[in-house]
Amino acid sequence: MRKGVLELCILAIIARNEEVYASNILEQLKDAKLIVVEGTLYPLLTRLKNEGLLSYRWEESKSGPPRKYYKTTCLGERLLNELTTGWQELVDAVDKLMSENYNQKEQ
Amino acid sequence: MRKGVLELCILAIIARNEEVYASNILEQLKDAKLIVVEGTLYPLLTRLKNEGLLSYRWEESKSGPPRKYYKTTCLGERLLNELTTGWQELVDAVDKLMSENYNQKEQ
DNA sequence: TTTAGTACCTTGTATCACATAGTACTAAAT
DNA sequence: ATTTAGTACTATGTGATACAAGGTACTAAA
Repeated sequence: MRKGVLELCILAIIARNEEVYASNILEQLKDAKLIVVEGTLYPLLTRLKNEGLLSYRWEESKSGPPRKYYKTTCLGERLLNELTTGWQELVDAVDKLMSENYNQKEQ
Repeated sequence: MRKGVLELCILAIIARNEEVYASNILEQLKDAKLIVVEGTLYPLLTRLKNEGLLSYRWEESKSGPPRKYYKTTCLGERLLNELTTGWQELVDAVDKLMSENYNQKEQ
């Protein structure tokens, strides 16, 4: 049932950009009305990196501390595809359930 | 982010039937390709009942132990509406994120 | 040298959903 | 008559998810 929606969103955001850093991802999530807090995102990024789904490089910034620029690995792309399919299936299933107006009584 | 999808599905199933009991709900979830196990459903039903979202009555069965027939309360209907809206918003947000092909670099 | 802004990290906690095991009732099989 | 199978509900323990809250560290402006 649990489908890792947030994981999907984050992989999608990273995949569609050349490279992004965490605060950047937070902004893009916010733009899409998906509110996520730092305490959720950072551990998740670390997990995805440890699982080989993401890679990153450090880059100095002129306006603050250095940033970790993430991009998806080959494995990450593959998971993104799988999660996308799973998400679509969930949406279809719930939509089906919600649209049916069946009135089953005793069988 | 957390949207209680399963809660939504179960409320929807109970609302669209006159009355249903747990095993019945499991079947309908299965029909919709939403696989859920007993150990997930029963505690959730109890929680929803304790929160005043569901009510039930016992009914004897000729083919086994007695059944708890659930139906939604007024409060349950209201939550169903809210969860439905929330779900639709989540689907829209994710779809938007997935369909956009924007390629933002350094800003 | 303090304050504000940006960026990353950690710890603790609540909730969700599963796995597993158990109780209790009826009906059919031995 | 007692065991076995099927149905239905319940309880306990566990892992994963996401949040709250607080902390570190860098730069630039007041």
